[in-house]
Amino acid sequence: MDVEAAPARLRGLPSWLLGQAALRAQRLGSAGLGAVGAHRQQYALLAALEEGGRASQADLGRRLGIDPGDMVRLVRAMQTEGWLGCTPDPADRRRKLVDITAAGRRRLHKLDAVVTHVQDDLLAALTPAQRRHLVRLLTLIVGQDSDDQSK
Amino acid sequence: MDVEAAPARLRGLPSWLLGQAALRAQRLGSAGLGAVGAHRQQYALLAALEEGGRASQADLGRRLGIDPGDMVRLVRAMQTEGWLGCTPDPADRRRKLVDITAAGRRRLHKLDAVVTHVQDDLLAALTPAQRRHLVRLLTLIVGQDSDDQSK
DNA sequence: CAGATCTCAGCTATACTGAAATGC
DNA sequence: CGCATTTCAGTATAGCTGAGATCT
Repeated sequence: MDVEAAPARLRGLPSWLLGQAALRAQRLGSAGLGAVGAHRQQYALLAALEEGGRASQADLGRRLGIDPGDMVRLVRAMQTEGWLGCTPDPADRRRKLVDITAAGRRRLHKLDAVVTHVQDDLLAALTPAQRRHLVRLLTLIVGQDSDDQSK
Repeated sequence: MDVEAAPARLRGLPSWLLGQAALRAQRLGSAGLGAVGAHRQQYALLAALEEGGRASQADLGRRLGIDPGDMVRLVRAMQTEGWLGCTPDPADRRRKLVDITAAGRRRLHKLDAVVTHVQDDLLAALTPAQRRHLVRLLTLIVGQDSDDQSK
């Protein structure tokens, strides 16, 4: 692509720039994680489980922005890989409690290294201060979904 | 979604935040443009043509980050809507020169209004200075694709 | 001949929709 | 009953791959 040659309307358009930047992030992330046979959602799920402990699929889906239907497939795939366990909740028999395994923890730590490296590639043109600022601004945008009861 | 409940690893991760913010932008953009029967790529193509004038499909694709194969379908669809014309280039008979029509120009101006409104929704939590800063930071990230011959 | 352009067919990932079964 | 959870089936979009035909 040739960003300089893009029309001015798009070069200054936040929604377009976000899409292009996210596409770059996605390409780098998928390439890095794909090299070790992982996907972005797998990393997210392992991270949520290690930090927050056992939780139901619906709960995890809400925290990670993953659709319930997609969560079913994700959990099943990762369970067969041995990275997480999945048992019915005795307190509420609708729910299935998902839990990270020891192998899942090891997997997560390996992926952590990959993901960290991806950030450095992605943000190579930004100073540390700019990176922090970017995180702050993006957090404001993403945070609106939770606040926003007007939707 | 519940961003506050997301794991710290993700809440501070630029690539994840970019994905979530871009998803929000995409949802708002698709909703706004979809309400008048348009798509994001159509807006991009009309903008490129009005600002840069007649150009070949491959050229437009490079400027907008649209795949040549997708460009074929996009041009064909928009041509049947009457928003652009497409004629062979006499100077290079491999090429087809795409051009915006008067109807396309009117269409673009209508979409401009929609897109501007979408930005306001998307960036409601940001001050004007923060919005400018965001554009600057994202431009640095996206601009690497052009610089970067190391890929 | 190498390389660019357009075109087509099909694949993948991701997000999403609708509905059913079960249980609170 | 309304509502939440899990599950399944299927759709839509976007990006991408590979190949062929045509032309420079």
